[in-house]
Amino acid sequence: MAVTIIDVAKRAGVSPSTVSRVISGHPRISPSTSSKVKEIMEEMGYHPNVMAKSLVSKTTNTVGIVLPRPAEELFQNMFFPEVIRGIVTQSTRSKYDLMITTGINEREELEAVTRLVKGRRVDGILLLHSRRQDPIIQFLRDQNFPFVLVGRSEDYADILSVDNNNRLASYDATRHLIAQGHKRIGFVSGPPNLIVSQDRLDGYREALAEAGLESHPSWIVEGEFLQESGYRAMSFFMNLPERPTALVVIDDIVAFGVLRGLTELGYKVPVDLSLVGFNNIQMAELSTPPLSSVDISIYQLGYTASQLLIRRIKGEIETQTNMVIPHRLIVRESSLLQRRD
Amino acid sequence: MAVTIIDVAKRAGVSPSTVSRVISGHPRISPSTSSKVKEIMEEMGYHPNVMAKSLVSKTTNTVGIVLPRPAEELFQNMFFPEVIRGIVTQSTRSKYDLMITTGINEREELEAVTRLVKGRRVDGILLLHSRRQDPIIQFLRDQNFPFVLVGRSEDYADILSVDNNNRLASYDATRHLIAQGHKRIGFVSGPPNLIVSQDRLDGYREALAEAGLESHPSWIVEGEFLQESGYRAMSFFMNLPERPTALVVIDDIVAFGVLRGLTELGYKVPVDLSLVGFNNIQMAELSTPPLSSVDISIYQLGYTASQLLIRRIKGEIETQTNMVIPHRLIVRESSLLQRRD
DNA sequence: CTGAAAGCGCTTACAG
DNA sequence: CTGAAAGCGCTTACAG
Repeated sequence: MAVTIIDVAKRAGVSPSTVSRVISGHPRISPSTSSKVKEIMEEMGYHPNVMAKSLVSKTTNTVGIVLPRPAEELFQNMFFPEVIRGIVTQSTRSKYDLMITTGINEREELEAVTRLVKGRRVDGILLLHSRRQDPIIQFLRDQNFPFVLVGRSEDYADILSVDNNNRLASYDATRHLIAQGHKRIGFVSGPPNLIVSQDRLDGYREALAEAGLESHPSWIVEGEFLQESGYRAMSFFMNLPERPTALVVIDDIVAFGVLRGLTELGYKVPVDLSLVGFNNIQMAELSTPPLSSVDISIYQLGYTASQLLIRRIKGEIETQTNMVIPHRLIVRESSLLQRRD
Repeated sequence: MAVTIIDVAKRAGVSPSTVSRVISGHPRISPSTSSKVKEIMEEMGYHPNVMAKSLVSKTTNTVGIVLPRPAEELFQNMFFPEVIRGIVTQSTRSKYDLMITTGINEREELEAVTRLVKGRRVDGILLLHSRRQDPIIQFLRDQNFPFVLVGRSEDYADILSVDNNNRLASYDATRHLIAQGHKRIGFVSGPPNLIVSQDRLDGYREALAEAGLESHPSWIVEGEFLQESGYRAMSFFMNLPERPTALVVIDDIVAFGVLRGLTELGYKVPVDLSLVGFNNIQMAELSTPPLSSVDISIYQLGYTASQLLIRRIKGEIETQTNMVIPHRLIVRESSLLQRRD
């Protein structure tokens, strides 16, 4: 029913091969046949069957993106919409389609990736998270399948990745608090199996060590990238006999949880507790007080990752490449208070 | 190189047809061959080539979603992440993949859809926006291609759609402000070519009319779904000689723009101006003051739309269906102030 | 510059 | 219950 290359060929009085060559812009086709065929394609409303084309060309012009497991949870954070926005924009510009999958647990997630890869459904994969010992990374690497990791891998040095220098970003945030005169600085972290949690924790520790400040074990709390985690961390901290006067918080959304808790209990930010978050989401400047945050250019992260992947797919990249997207600390009221104690 | 159905057939000592039937769970296959073939598939790491399968079955097990044109802008709003979250969840559960496209302008958008549809790349399409006279809707309808609209169409009554009762939602919000004693109530709208803008404006007008209140033309301002729009609306209103004491605002993000502007100018909410938004995004309860908002269950909108589409694809739905997702007004401080003037 | 032919990896009537 | 054969809509060496 749909018009095929054969229908066009018949009407144009040429062979299907010729039509195919016109479509793909083959050089050795006479201008006259080319334009005639094009005209007829237009006239008949011809559109290539993508599946047939993919089947023989073994190429799909599609990039797959794997949503981190609890897609439900993770979308509450602005990180994912933002990276995806960057990815969509760049891949659209490159004329690539985007395929999204996810699994409800680690096994299903790997299954989904396997399906995409082995089923030849996509030309490359974008991984939006870097876990330690990630079986997906291992699989993709074993298959020698094009992929780019947003984040970095501890386990393999030879993969393509786009990341911030999270260690430095966290170091900068901590240094800022130290410069404000804080001596007792806590850290609210994310899931410990994520590289980003690790890196930011390291940067925090480094800054403290360098300044000769103590890092109390109880001043470090792990959680999820959710408001509730911040809320819980806050109650924990505020019940400590010797509590921190400032916190570096792994994510703005978590910082908002802290902020909300503090407000409910009648504490004031930055007086009772100073805060610095990460991501610099839109809301950071709207909250009361406005939240200091490290802008990590999430959109750029996604845009660059997509770009890198597509270049890799096209064979324009051979060597291992780790791109680093610069960050920028945005200081706002939540951490603006010179301490003199 | 990849293992095919033929490789499996050889090793199992059966024909490719048999392997194919085992895969698709054909009833008339003996349990013994079935299990033998399955074993060998497992052993050889067989994975069906999706393209080949699609080519012959004319089915892709994929749903396409079209991102509204300025993907860049629209993602700043939590609406899209949220619908997509609902869609991803439901389509994953139904074992459908998700394909995302977009165009940078209306023409390209239609082209992208055409490519998906005519290229047989997806089995159905999810439209996340309802514009008036939308050429995409027209195209899809002409093609008799399965699609579901999140929103509603003015132009066609016979399409599948999932929407809130936006007119009623807005009516409720306005009624609430009236009940608080407001007599001068303004409305900050979205782009006028969106049905949702229209519907909410209608609901607002209806509530005012019913209460015998005047609706000053200058109290209605149109804009985008962006903070800046709210900011601009705010400066406009506050310079009015006889300005409104309360606003119904089309979207929380816009309401935050209003709020920010007011705070900068030293005005207080709800005393100087009361506010009610739509969407009830996470941040609504975190702002100062917390924002009253109509919760429209965005996630549910996406989940239901995906469900409806997949049922339509499978032929389980014949008749025209318009599902309505209930809304709920969440009253918070930004509109809690009984006026007595 | 163009055509005939083989083939991509699968499914599905048609026979038996 | 299973196989042989045709075909889905395209591309691409191989000839000419």
